[in-house]
Amino acid sequence: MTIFERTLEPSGDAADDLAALFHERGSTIRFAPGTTIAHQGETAGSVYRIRRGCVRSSMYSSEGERRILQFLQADDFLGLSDAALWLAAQEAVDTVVLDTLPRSVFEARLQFCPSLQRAVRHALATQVEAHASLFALTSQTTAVERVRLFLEDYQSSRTSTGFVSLPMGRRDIADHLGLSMETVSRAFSTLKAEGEIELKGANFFRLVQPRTTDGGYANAA
Amino acid sequence: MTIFERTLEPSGDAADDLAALFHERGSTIRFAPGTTIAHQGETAGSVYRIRRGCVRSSMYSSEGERRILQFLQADDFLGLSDAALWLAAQEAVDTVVLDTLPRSVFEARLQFCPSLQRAVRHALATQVEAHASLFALTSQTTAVERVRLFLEDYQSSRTSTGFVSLPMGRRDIADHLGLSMETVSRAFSTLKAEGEIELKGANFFRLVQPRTTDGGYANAA
DNA sequence: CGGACAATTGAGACGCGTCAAAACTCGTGG
DNA sequence: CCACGAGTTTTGACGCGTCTCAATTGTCCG
Repeated sequence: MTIFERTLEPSGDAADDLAALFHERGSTIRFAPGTTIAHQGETAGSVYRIRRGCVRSSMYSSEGERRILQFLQADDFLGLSDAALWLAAQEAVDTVVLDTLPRSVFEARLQFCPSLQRAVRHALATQVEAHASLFALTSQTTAVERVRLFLEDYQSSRTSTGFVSLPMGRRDIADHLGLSMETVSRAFSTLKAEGEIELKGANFFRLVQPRTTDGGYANAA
Repeated sequence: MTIFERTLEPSGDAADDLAALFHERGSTIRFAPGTTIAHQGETAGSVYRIRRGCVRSSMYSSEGERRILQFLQADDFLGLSDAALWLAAQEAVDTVVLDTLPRSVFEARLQFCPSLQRAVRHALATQVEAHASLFALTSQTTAVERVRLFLEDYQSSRTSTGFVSLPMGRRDIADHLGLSMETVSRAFSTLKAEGEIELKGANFFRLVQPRTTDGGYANAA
């Protein structure tokens, strides 16, 4: 079962306009694995576009517990909300290369460019959908099922044949799915033992079933 | 502990413009308790603004399991995403009165009204924040803690002194928090026994602690 | 080859889900 | 006014899945 059917069309040209703005006015920064791109609660002074690598959006509680809201990849954006502060910390999972733009430049351009506004609306709606997908995933399913759905969803969002790279560690996956690291590890072992996935080391996987065709959170009437 | 600090300022005038559009061009509809305003997966042909009552956004899995993403109240909007289909079903918890607007009218006006665009962006960002809040809530906390945080969050979002009305049932709360109905009921009993809440019937509550002042998911640096 | 860190595996305890029954609420009708 | 019945809420008992703590194995890099 997949998480649920997508409701959003890919918005071609509008996203291109957004990308073009970064290309035209942005500068490039590089972050080492494990470093923080933006701190939770900090003033959001920049907007980012991912060129390379994997970024995790983490929310930390006052007790230090962490919840990972999403894993972002190339062509995803950071900071398109109109919130003054970062809702979540943005952290580099592996080596990350970003285009960055001062917030002021971004907001100024946004005022007079309807296609940019469409792109921002679409990007925010996409984020809402991603969160909904995570809710579906972390609802009433068992641990093994959660991991399996996560891997399916992850694979489908990365254009890749054969083995798929998992740049994040087990702990990251655990904090994403609301499980303990050990339970995630056990789930990987179970899926491997049952022949549902193949592993190459701990960070490359492949689903043996090309696609399970039933439809999770169905949108069909 | 509260869920986390808000990052969004209330956006006064922009939201007013949105409300004004509904007032000017919209019509009013009424829904009886338990009825469905919009079906999941259906084409989203209208935009709504809540005038009165409580609406739940429910996602149904293909197995019929339900997850409630949020409870919406007066002055909240439905359908501002650019998605072609409803991501979740919108259902009336109690008697609900809505302003409604054809999607086409809304989109046309949006093209040429920057303040509307700001309002839409803000509303979507608010939704992202609400989802993040729910993630924080459903992470690693125990069942009693989840319910307590839910009640705190719920009370703080409703302007009300004394007892607060809970229009939704235990099952609704359970499907919102990812718990069983029985566990939610037990949590209510525990909180009552420990003197943390007072109950008037099953649908009115009051937190006895005026405010626990530590800050959950803190945004402070 | 050796050391640090990540991942795996094991054993035990606790919390939540499930099934089941009792208590409560509220509207209806005698 | 009181009795009745349907639906909701509460409480109980039990089994199972996941968390916790702990030890072992595996992996990458110096």
